[in-house]
Amino acid sequence: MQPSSRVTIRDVAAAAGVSVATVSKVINQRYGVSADTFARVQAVINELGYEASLVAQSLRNHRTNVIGILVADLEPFSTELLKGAGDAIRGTGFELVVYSAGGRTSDHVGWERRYLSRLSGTLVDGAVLVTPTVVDVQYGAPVVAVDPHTGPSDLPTIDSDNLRGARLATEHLLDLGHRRIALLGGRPDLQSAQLREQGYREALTAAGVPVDERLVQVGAYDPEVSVKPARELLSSPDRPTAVFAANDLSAIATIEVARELGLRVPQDLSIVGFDNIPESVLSTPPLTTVEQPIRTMGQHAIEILVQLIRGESPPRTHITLATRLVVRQSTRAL
Amino acid sequence: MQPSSRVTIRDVAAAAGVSVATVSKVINQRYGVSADTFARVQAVINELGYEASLVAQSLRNHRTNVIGILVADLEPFSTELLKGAGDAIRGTGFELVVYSAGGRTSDHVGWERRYLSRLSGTLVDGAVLVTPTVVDVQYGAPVVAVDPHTGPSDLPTIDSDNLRGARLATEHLLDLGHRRIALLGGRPDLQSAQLREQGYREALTAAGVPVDERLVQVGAYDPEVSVKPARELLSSPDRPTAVFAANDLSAIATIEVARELGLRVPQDLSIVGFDNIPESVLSTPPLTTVEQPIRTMGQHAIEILVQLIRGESPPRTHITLATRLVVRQSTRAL
DNA sequence: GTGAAAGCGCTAACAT
DNA sequence: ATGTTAGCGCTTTCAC
Repeated sequence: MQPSSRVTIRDVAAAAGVSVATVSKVINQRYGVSADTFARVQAVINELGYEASLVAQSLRNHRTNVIGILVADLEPFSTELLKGAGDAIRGTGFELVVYSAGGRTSDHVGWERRYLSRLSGTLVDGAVLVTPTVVDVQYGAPVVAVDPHTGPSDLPTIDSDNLRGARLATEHLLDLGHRRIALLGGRPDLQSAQLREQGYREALTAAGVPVDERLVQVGAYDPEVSVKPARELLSSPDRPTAVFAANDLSAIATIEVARELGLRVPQDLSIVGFDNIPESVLSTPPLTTVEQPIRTMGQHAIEILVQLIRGESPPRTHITLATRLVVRQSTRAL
Repeated sequence: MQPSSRVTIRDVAAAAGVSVATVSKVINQRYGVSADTFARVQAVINELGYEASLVAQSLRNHRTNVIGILVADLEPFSTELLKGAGDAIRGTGFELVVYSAGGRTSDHVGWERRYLSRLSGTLVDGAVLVTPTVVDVQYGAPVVAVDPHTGPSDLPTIDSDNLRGARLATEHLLDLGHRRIALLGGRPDLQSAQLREQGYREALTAAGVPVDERLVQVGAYDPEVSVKPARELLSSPDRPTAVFAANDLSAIATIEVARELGLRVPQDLSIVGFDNIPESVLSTPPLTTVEQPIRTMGQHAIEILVQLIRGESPPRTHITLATRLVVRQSTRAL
């Protein structure tokens, strides 16, 4: 930062022999500049490689044309969502910035709040919160939540039909003759995890299978967290014959644990995941899972957010996308 | 943005009955504030949920404690690198922001330049450029490149031993008895791609195997781009018995193309990738590949950048990390 | 110990 | 058509 500090609008103005206001007009294509001056200023801009400071512009304008996405961590789910968001942003005139909390779950809530507050109204025109832990966001800028926290919230929200998805997964295992079906649950603070558990319970109950609470464990959507409960589940004397894992990452972790314990999937153990992340096709065996249209969720989130920012009222502010079962090779009849 | 705009420092000052200067001192823990006032202001800050605007602070301070990472797209390589960067940033006092060009390769160069210029000196204290297309960056803020563009550049750089890695991969195939070995090359503008091609050629030549130029194709590190050349390669009458793909993503794409054409991997075709991204373990069959310590690369990039920002001189500004062959099941003796 | 005022880079009224 | 001026939210001398 010592040498040749940024080129500012003043440098350009001085070099072109005009006032800063004129340079500003040129940059923003405003009327009131002669073709002559315009060309001269433009030339200087190119020569000096000047670019307006995003920060200064933001401060002045209160409009940045930047949308922020806050994710807890960069894993397959959020990355996939990011791709969808990237797709949707193209052509809108907005740009995308990602803030990652980097998986430090400790000061999660604080991080989200803080960032939202520091950014909104200045650096970003609006934000998408992915698996947020906050529900009561009340800032100037519009916010859309994806796969939100439990509890009442009037944030615009995108999620998928978790309840039905979980039922489909459990019913699939029941149809295959399984009765001892374990649940490796998700992050308990998220609505999606609760609904997936609820769907699991409902499907079992509907089939007249009592829920064995020892078979209900928490994997927190995290492969590392999942290893321990998976190992306990699978090394128990009356181990389950099937596992419904609340997301693909923990399902894949469970496959690995099974292999390590000498259990073959699907011969000795059936496993169903949730999400249908790209990795699920590539696992060995390829994973039976519940598809969530993750990219589409990211797209919708951006679309709604953009409408909100533009002051339009989106037709719907709570979108629940359909889930469906994708049968691959990690499940088999008992 | 209509209701209850941001809480500003002025609101806090008014509510606490002090001047903005005093509030600023409280926020920044400066001396010259009585314990009394400090407590009162702090209370108001909490009550109002005030957070200083990052933008305004940046504009004023020229120090943001934010590091930017610019990636061309969010795919496994960059995502993995991001994780390493996230690891390294913890405890440094810096925060991480990711800017993604979103895969639009058209205005790549422009995008990088523009962003770098708009951000540096204001929004970020420094930046990491991942697979950048620019070489001659000359802004105020320090910049570190990962897997850089070809051509001379005095940017601090992190890469891995691409030449040796490619030789290892090719020699592995030669050792297995393969002679018709194709190369599915990377992004020709990147040094890494050129070195991987060079390693491939050198290994063949050293083994006395002439290079068949029809077997040298471009996959651009991109699975979608790779499909066409892979299909051509594999459906040719004198098709290769092995393919060295310049990254795992195109190697996996090649596996899929092979399957589609009825070729079994590794029985009918051996495939080696490069990178060792997490997905490579999960592919069917698991991929033989050259490991690049991607996360470590991200870590080093951040470490060097942080030193640069702090005005220290890093002991080394060009780090090349070792690569090694990881043999899995996508290769077999001819 | 506290506040007034200047200024970071930029834009938008409002002169001229 | 161009320049002057005020001010976005904040920090930092420098008076008081």
